[in-house]
Amino acid sequence: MSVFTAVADPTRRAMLDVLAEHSRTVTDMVAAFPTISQPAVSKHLRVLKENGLVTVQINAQQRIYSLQPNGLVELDNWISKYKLFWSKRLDSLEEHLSKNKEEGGI
Amino acid sequence: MSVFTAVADPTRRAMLDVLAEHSRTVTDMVAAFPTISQPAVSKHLRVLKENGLVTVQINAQQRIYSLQPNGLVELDNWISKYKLFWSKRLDSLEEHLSKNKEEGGI
DNA sequence: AAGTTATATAACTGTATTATTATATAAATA
DNA sequence: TATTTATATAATAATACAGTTATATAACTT
Repeated sequence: MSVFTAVADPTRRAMLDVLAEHSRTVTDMVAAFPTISQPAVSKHLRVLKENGLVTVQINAQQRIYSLQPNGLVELDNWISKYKLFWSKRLDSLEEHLSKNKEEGGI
Repeated sequence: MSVFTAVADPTRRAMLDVLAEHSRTVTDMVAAFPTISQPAVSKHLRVLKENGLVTVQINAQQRIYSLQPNGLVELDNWISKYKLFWSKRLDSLEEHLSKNKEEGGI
């Protein structure tokens, strides 16, 4: 699975948001996501870890998950490729952005 | 489906790469992706369109697909949120980047 | 040592995604 | 007008994904 797939899941993106506040244990994360089970939380955290989006520190039985930039850097590098494209046609970018605002987006 | 899901598929990312060179018709795209069928190409293009990643121009029976920045801007905005986080800990970002290079990434 | 706490993994299920083949639609051409 | 060209959609099958419950593992506490 790629980092693209990792951030494609809305729950995982929400998890990154929570971890951006501060590092948390699995138990903390389970509390922060009451609609899903503990195993589901653990599996999401595993995916985030496998894609360089979080790191884990061990403290006794606890695992402390922290946001890690690696995976996000990979995503950013990918987008940067297209920013070059945008800069070539900045005028139409402006046009698209304002049009999108009117349409209400996604 | 979100723009995150749209770019999660490797074939669709490859399609964006091809369209970044220049706009193409569906037939062009089918030729560029010989391992998948025409309907598969059409469906991928539809997803890209629905998520603001491409636009279509009609020319007789042909549909000319072009790269559009909208969706990528949405992605970039999302990542920007985390860049703030990174800037708070730029030192560890540097460390992570060099470590990632050694590991060979994904 | 026995029980509790914290987390991960296994087995499984339902749903979503991606692909295929067949077919529909629409415009150009002979 | 009949045929060809270009593309989209429908029906369907295979695979991937996210969730569940049950259970294993490891460390702390009593």
